[in-house]
Formats: sequence, C-alpha cells, structure tokens
Amino acid sequence: MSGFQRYKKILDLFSEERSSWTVLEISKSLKTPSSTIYRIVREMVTAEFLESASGSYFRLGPAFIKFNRIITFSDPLVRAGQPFLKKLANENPITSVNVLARLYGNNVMCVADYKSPTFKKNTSYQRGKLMPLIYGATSKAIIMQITGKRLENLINLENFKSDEHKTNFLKELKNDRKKGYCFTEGQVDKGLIGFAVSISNKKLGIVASLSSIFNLDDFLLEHEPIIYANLTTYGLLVEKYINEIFDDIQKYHHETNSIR
Amino acid sequence: MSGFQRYKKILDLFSEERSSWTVLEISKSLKTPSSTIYRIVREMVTAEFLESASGSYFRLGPAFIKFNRIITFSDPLVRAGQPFLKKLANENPITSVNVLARLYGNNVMCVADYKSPTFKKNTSYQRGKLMPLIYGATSKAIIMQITGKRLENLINLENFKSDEHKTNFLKELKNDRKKGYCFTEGQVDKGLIGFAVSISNKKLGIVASLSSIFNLDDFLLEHEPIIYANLTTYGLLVEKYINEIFDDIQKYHHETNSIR
DNA sequence: ATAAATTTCTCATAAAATGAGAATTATTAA
DNA sequence: TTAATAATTCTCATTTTATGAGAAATTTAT
Repeated sequence: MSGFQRYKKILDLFSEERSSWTVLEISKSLKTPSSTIYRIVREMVTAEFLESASGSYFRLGPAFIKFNRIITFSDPLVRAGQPFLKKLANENPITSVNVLARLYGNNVMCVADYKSPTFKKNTSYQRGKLMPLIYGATSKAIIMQITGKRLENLINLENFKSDEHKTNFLKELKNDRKKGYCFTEGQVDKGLIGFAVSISNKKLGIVASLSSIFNLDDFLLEHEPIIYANLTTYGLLVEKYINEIFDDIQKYHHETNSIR
Repeated sequence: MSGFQRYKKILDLFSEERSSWTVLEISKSLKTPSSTIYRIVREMVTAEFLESASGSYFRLGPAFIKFNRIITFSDPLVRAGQPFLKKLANENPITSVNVLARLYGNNVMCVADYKSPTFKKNTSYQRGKLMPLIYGATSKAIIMQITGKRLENLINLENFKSDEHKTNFLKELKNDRKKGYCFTEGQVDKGLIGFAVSISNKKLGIVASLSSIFNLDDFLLEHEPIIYANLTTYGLLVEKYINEIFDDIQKYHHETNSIR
C-alpha cells in the first residue's frame, strides 16, 4: 500500500450499507496493523475526510460535502444541465425522472437528477450513483459516442451474459448512433423505460447523456415524438450552455494568467 | 509536505471561483517541482479524486460525488432531517429557506437545505457551504450548545470586531441557551432573518441546528409563535429519528460483528 | 512538418511510513 | 470511586517510498 492508495483503500470501505468503521475493523479488513491505521485515520480526520462518530467509529467527513458543492457549482456539465432538468420534467407528457449522466473513467455516473414530484417509484437514477455501463438508455447514449479501441476496452471490462448478448449490444449501439437517440425497457429498474440523447463537449472532455425515465404503465405510443423532441431540444441547449461556460472559463484563465 | 497533506494541499486549491488548474499552476502555487506534482496528480486521477479536463487542466473528480452520495444516504443527521425540511417549509406562514447545519471541526456547515419554490433571493444557506461561526441564527443555535474550554477555543479562532462585540456575543449566547432558540437579523445575508433551534445527539457526536430563514419584508410579528412552534416540533422529531437511526446502526454492527 | 508544451521516466538521495510493543488516555462496569 | 478493559498515541530501528533534476517521450499547436 503506498501513496494515495493508502488513503483510498480506507475510504473505499465506506458505503451506504456500512457507513461507520472502527480502526480495528479497518485494520482487520485491510490486514494492516492497527497502529498504522490509527496514524492514517488521524491524518484523515485532521483533513476532514473522516470524522470520528460515537463509540470508536469513524465516518466519512465533511470534506466530501464541501468538494461536492464546489463541483456542483463549477462543473460545466452540471452547471449547464441542472437548470434544464426541471423544465424537461415539466414539459414531458407524463411523470418522469430526468437525468444527466457522464462517463467517468470506466463508469457511467449520474451527476444531476430531477424527479417529478408525482413520480412515485424509487429509481436507481440519483446523483452520485454509478450506473451499469451496458444497461439502460442513459448509459447507451453515452457509450454510443465511443468508438474503436476505447470502446473495445470498455466493453471488455463488462460481463456479458453470452457472446450473442455482446454482439447484439454492439449492433444496437450502431443503430442508436444512426438514429441519434436510445430507448430501453426495464434494463435498470423493472417497470421503467428510458429515453436518452447524447451530450458531448470535446474541448472539455465531456462524454455524457440526457435522459428521461418513465413508468411503463403511464406510457402511450403517442407520447414518443414529444419525448424525443424534448430531449433533443434540451440536449442541444445543454451543449450550447456548456460551450458558453467553456468560453467563460477560458476568459477567466486568460485574465488570471495575464495578471500574474 | 507529507502524508495526506500532500494531497489535501492540491485539492484545497480548487474552489467555486477557480475550479481548474494545470500542473504548472499547481506547481508554482505550492512551490513544488512540477515532476513531483505530475506524479501526485496522476495518482489522484487514477483514484478519481481529480480528472483531466480540456487543455492541460485538471478538475475535481467524481469520487467526491460518489462519497457525497454515500454521506447523504447514510449520515444520521441528513437521513433524519432531510425529509422534514420540505414539511417545515410548507408549514411556515411565509416563504422560507430551511436548513440543517452542524459543527464540523471548527466550522459550521450546512448539510441539507430546502428552499420554498416561491423564495426568490439567493441565500448563503446551501448544502456544503461553510457558515460563519458567530453570525446567523443557524450557527448560534449550534455554538450555544458548547461550553467551557471547547467554547473558548472555538471563540478564540474568530475575529471579533472588538472586545465589546465578543462580550455581547457571549451574553446573547447565554440568553439564547435559556430561551432554547435563536433569532438574528441580516447577519449573514442582508434583508433576511433567521430563527433556529438546537439539535444534538451525544452518542453520535452530533452538534447541529435546524433553522428557517425568511425575507424581512415578508415577516410580521404574528408569525413568530408559529415559526417557533414549527421549529421546536420538527427539531424534536429530527432528534427522535436520529435516535432511531442510531439504534439501527448499533443493531447492524452487532449483527455483522457476531457473524464474523 | 516543426516547434513548443505537456507528461513521463530514471535514479541517486533524502525523507517518510511501517509495525511491534510500551505507554498513555478514555470508557465501562463493579 | 476503583479496577479492568478498550482505545489511542508514542517510540524507534528498519524498510519503503517520495523527491527532484534533467533527459526522454509524447501530445498539442503552429
């Protein structure tokens, strides 16, 4: 264990299911002497990446809330897209969950979501949640932007049920790429359907998607054109705003650099 | 620079105002050779605490979104209080921002907020935001729970305008402690007033507050009793739920320990 | 295609992390 | 309160890792 890994390994123990750990538990889990873990944990508490809770338990610290906030208020994709999610929800013909997701390393992560107040079911689409790479329209509208070697690498990390499954997936991807949008049914959550369009910005290295998720029960065929129209319109708007934000950032850096 | 500090110092450069940095900029700013920074940044990108953006810029990475999510879904205070903020907003006689904040190290941080849809002004009360320790009802309802040496230490970190200011603050604190709630006017944002009650849980080491912020212009004296009644009721409810969550956690750890 | 900027690599040296166990401090129970 | 136990910090010799200067390679811009 060395470098940042030393700290990362500890943080990675914390999850929704298990959000507090004692030093001894960490020590056992990582097979590392407790005197070492005590030292490391103390460091991380000082840095506010962990905080000591009751008993001798430790929890994730406030640093994550702080930095998350900075991202929310400065990430180009979130800044550009967040305000449109609610509008999209309001203009959709039926109650929906609307999601901005992007490729982060080898994962798709939801970075912003807005659920209509009337949407009842709990969904897997929530900010911060990692999504499966090969299931759901949200992810497909992201993967379909990737080609060549990069696509191959990503795909190879996934567990397909069979070779046929894989071939089919790639075929669908090609089709979706032509159509410019994705549709899936029940791939992530039972009883839900998803529609998605791609969002990207080369200069900022953003590979993302905008999607609307509906209850299958609410859905009628006549809704489809409106849904696609909405997604396409807002998708383009988001891209436009990302560009504007990019220009702002450029300008800002230019200024601060010339001042220096 | 050693240990976690090495990484923390880099992360601390990132802010809402300046959310992307090049290695060279970091290197200059921290007065550390760029070959060293390149190595460290690479590590952090691998760990998803940073991500490379356009040009040669780096941004905060997805790890923060992920861990923030884990906190949101597992932090006892957030879990217990979040669902009540909207209810509180709906029951308040006038449009409001409702806030859960807690003491984190030597800072007060907002950990959840709900703004009535009709509330127009932008406020400083947003999840993840660090609040001034000695201004605003939100913070006072937190500080007033602290006594003795700990209070002295906290207070000594603050810049009071004068000795009188400090004495007054401590006097007010005593008063508020007796009354059981706090009120301030325009201390954090001009034109806004705040009401707050304390929330705490010794076993979990939580020192927090629940507060409602209103436009001064909307406020009438007759609203006051309702506001206090709401805050008190919901404050107690939140504490009750924190206790229940605590019991759940205890039970969970008991189970996982005995299985092991 | 060339120049410039960015990033990685190498390696000797300096610095820091490690872990066993002792010492101290908190917590719990009698 | 006291005794017992658990949690945390400390110490230090040893091992491991980080450092930084500059060369080399790669990427990006002209």
